[in-house]
Amino acid sequence: MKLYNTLTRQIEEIQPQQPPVVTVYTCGPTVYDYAHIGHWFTYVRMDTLIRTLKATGLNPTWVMNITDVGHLVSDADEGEDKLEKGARREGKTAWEIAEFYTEDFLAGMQTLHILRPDHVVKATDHIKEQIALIQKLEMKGYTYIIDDGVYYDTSKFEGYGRFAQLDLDEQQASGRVAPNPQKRQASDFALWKFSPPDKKRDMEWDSPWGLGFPGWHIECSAMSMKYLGDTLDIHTGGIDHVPVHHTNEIAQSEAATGKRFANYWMHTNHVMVDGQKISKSLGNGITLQDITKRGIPPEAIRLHILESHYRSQSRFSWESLEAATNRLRDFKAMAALRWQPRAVTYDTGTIALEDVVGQVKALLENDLDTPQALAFLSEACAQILAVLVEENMTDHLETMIRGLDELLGLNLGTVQDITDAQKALIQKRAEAREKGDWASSDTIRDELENQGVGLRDTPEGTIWFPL
RNA sequence: GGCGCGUUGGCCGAGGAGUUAGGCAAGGGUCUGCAAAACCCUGUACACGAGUGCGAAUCUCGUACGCGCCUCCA
Repeated sequence: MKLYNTLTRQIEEIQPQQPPVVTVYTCGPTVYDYAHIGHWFTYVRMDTLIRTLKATGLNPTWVMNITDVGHLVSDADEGEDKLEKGARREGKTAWEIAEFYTEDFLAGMQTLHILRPDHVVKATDHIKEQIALIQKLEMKGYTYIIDDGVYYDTSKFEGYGRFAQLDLDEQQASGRVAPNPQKRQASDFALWKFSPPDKKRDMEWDSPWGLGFPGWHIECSAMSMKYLGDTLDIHTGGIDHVPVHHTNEIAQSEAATGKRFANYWMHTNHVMVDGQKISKSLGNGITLQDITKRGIPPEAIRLHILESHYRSQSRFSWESLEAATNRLRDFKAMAALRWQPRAVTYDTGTIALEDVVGQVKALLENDLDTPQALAFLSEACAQILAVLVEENMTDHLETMIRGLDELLGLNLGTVQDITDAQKALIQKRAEAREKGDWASSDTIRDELENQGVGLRDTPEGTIWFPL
């Protein structure tokens, strides 16, 4: 498959180091608050990558981290740890905060049918590995110690910032944040932070440098290399991570191993709400629960996310979400046809059922072109709904639905057959119609509608579909 | 202030020099007991100005507006 690689700024064919295995590391969330719609855009898109890799015959080993310590409020390596701050806000310990929001996040992944990564790894479970990595960097002379911690000297790393096309001199000249005067360069970052002498932290550990906690960036280097080796195939994350987090991951990891850290970098763009990025202060951080409590199915959220390309800055709106909900209904109507084949031969149009999954897959393999894949699927869906399904085609339809679910995660396969009682009602209505008893016929139709079953009368009899 | 990206029809959203993207919504028609669905048709989409082309929404330059990064961020 082809994917845009941030490292080379080009679309490239993915060539794993040891096919069919392909190693993928995803920067997960910092668990100090509820995930918002922007997070879900990101992780649904990562999920689409994994699903597509699988469909191409590769065997992804997927690692996602949970940042449950060390992510400071400011990247100048000052200010509070987000977890500790969240703990104070809610009157809990940092450990409780981490636990609660981690569980909430994992539950949200399930709700959206995001595949479970092979390893979901927490920073707090890998303090040893992080310390070992810092020691390695220390031995190689990449670190220095100042009052508040152990820092990475970015001037020692050849080509620091090249990944993000950063012009460090320009940035320093115009930086708005006064850097810690003890830091040698503004771009230097903390590997290990010392606990404040006057305050007891919820989360702190002993280290060769004293009591403290790891810096934010080191966790991803330590954990990805532990589970996937020195060189990853694909590293993914939000676009915001390019200039700082991923730039620093590369500096740390490559300094430690002398090898390239990741061969392909995939970054997802942000979603805007009301024309602006999502931020705490604007209060536009819509959560999964905000959406589902309006009765919108999770699959519609997924569909809405897939309607835009992962590299473009997309927009979220309730109106678009409603459009996606309606579109999903058509897909479900198509899935329902496998329970009600017609013994008739129709002109089956230009799209063959057997080819649909292959076409969708081909579009996804082209840099995850989900908008085009859905455009194609909608066309196929319209044709199938128009011609109905012949008796000997149900197997093909079943196979197609299963294939689509594997690729898109819309769970069309969960559309079940209606009950015998409902079938009897449809039969009863047919009899009423035969007699011209329109009142009874319409009463039955309303009753079924209340049960979530819609009807359409075709020349070949009545067809039902889920509402 | 520096750097980068974008501006597509009522809304969302692909594409990217000559060919209907698609979805949602809207109007008209065929069909129908009614409805739904399906089918057919409709709205003169590419921010603005200039340039280069036989030809520009698509390339170039400029203008306006919006967004992002340089602070934390998915």
